[in-house]
Amino acid sequence: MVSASVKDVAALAGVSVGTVSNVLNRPEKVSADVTSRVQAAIDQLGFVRNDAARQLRAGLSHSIGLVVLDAANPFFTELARGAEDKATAAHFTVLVGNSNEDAAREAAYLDLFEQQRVRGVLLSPVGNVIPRLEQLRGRGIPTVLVDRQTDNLSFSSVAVDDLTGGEMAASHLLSLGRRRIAFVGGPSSIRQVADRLAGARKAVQEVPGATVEVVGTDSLTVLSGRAAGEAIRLRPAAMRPDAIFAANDLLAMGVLQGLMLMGDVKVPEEIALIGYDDIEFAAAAVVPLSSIRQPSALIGATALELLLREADAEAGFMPTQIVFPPELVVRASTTG
Amino acid sequence: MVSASVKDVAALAGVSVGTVSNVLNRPEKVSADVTSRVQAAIDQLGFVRNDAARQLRAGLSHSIGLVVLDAANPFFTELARGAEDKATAAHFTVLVGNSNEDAAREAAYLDLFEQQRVRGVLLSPVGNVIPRLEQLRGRGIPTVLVDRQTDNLSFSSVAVDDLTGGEMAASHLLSLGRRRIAFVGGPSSIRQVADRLAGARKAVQEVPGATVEVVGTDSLTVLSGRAAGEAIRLRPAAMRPDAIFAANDLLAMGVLQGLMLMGDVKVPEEIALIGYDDIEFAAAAVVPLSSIRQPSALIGATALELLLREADAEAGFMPTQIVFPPELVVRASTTG
DNA sequence: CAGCACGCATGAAACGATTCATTACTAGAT
DNA sequence: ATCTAGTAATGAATCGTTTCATGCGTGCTG
Repeated sequence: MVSASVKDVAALAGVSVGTVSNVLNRPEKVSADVTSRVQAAIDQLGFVRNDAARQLRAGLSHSIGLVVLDAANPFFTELARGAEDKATAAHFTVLVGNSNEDAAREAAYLDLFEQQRVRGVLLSPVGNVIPRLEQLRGRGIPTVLVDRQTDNLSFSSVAVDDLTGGEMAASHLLSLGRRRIAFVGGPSSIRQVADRLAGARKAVQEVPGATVEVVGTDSLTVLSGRAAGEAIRLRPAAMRPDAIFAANDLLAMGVLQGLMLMGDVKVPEEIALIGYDDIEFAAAAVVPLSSIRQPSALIGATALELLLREADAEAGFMPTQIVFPPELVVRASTTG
Repeated sequence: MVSASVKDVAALAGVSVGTVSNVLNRPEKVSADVTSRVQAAIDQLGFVRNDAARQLRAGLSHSIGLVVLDAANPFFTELARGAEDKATAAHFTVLVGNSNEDAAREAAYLDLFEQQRVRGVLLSPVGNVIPRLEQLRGRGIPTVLVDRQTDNLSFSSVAVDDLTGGEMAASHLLSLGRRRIAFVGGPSSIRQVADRLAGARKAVQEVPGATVEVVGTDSLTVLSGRAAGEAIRLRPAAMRPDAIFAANDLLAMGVLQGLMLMGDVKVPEEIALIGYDDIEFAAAAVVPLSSIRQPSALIGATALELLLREADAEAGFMPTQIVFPPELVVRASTTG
């Protein structure tokens, strides 16, 4: 026998199993001497509650699942921290899954979470999962989308207005007199990428002579950014953009490395660069990075709150969309 | 009824529950037409296995717990990724807990993991948890220590030789002619911090006239680093060290920001700076950061492998200590 | 003193999947 | 016709906890 059960504790303390359970869950219902006898037995046997059994009985768990696009991205670690803090306060546990921008891994995590009977799911989606989420909801597992504005208003979501954010970034570049803007980012199936680009396009359309070129990437990582940056550096100078808007800060930092590798291209003199997220490292970059700040921890915390409220609601919960405003942070990479 | 059970499936398919279970777990034992009837019932009811029930019956889970010092530190995200990849391949799930360098949170996660009956624990310890780990082991839950060399040889561990790493960092600074070295790091209760400092001291002792000053920090974060950097910047120039060894890269990046805030202090001319971990952002810092590289993902993967082997061993498993060598990476922050 | 309420403790039932000893049936051998 | 071997399906027992209807005893009220 690896570990002791309530039955063992009950036997040793000379009481019934129901009483042991009462000591554990409703101490006020149990007399003092029985409580102490049971406690002694628990200590002596090293009894530890079996969560699986509790959960089976209870029917639902005290976990909520969180699927992020990239666990290495400080934006998401911050978001997760915000969610975890709120969860801990409510006696919940957060299970974090990393989809790595891969729809198959995302699906696998949703399956896992469903088998675990999580109380709800926080999701930063890749691709179109709405049908699956509707299915989950039908089975009693609500979802709150994070960092994404839904067009489907039947789901709650907490996001930053990426359209406006993209617009702010591009407007900033345009206000500096830059006209040939390159948008570095991808894959475009990721909503945040598409929205930020759309915002940029909107800003550019209002300025005659301004253009946007899209430089696609496979993922939103430093490595992808570096590749894109190098590609741009290797162009004849006349073919280079005079400003780059990267879909997030990881990409931007990679772009920075790619551009400056040989000291060829000067940022911001030749090319102004702005990122997105304002991660902690952005301020510490070779050339401190201008960026669009998102309240990451707050997004996580708010989403978790919404989720718990939705999970507790008996029925007919009103889905809520919360959108935080983005904020422009100007640093040396756009104003040398 | 929120979700269907095997019983419902069995009833609909007109077979016994045992048969449904067989379809799920030993398809080869079941005739083709029964299998298809059961499958149809599963699909129709949207049946999803209840993990809690399986686990209760099985006695042990398919999860392993991982507790890291700081989930926002890229070193640990990398380590976690390494562990997760290996775990996924072995059909295990990794539950990640963030102790935040806080012994109480660490203890809480260990309690949680024990209640979940995890198969084993990967731990980057804060403070002295050995007694607790021995208790866990007594209850069938093995632990592998990561990023830490144990003095207690009864536990397996995977680590980088921090003593040597510290020595390498300091030797590098000394070889550049620097003599007044400041070690920025803390709390010293964290083994990695203590070891890296001890290594630095060792190197310094061999060079006449060289000294080490310790500048303590509360945590190993960018913020703490910035505070330490500012404190040093605000000293009269003569009182400043001519080199700084930061206990990790986050601190080093903070120190860099703190020193350069007013453009006062030049790195590396006035103060050479080296960090530890070689996180992805180190190369992209204002002044690209020299550092001591650790194979983070490999550490995580190796630790997980060791853990699974230990968990499967019936008894009398030989604890193994694996130590990877650190590697010096020289960049502009020490050789302008 | 009957009747009642109250405080504590009891123990069987339930949660859902898995296992395994048992049964049912078929086909082939004698 | 009888026996054996083998395949397929069965269903009760099990894991550990919680819940809840029930029982027991004590003391209070009318």
